[in-house]
Amino acid sequence: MPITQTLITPDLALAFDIRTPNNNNTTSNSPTPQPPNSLPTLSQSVPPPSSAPSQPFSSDLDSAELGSGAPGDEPARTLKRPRLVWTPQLHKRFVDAVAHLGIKNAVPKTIMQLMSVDGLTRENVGSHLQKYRLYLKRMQGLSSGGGGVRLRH
DNA sequence: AAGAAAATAT
DNA sequence: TATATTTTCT
Repeated sequence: MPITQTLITPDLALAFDIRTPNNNNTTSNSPTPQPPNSLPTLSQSVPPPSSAPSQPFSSDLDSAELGSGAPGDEPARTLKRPRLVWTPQLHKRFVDAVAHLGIKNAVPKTIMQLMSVDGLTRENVGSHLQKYRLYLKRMQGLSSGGGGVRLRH
């Protein structure tokens, strides 16, 4: 009684179906330097005082705890966030996005858009992409074991 | 805008 | 210390 899952895993489907109200600015975008003060996207910075926030994530265990000092609002645009914590889930989304895009479009910009993760910026994806590529390259040469002796330690 | 490398924080 | 993430430079 399984549903039709041809080439996408449930997790992937969820990851791609979940939350996508992102204003995509593909090509140039300039006539909007300083937008008013609205709340375009809500980031993951909700101090859990005593309420049930709407966390659209309900699959594996993973809590993205971000930020401790609440700046006041949700500056999801042009604001220095503390540090992006690439949680396993985020990484999965990243990998899935890359896999679905293909090396052809596996560029930070496209990946970022495919992920549809608010608060994520091109730099974040690009930086991680570098690490991801390095990781792949590492395992490409030798998948298991290793040279045998570690000349370090 | 993408990639790589260096710098820094954890 | 090693690793992860950011920032800078190309």
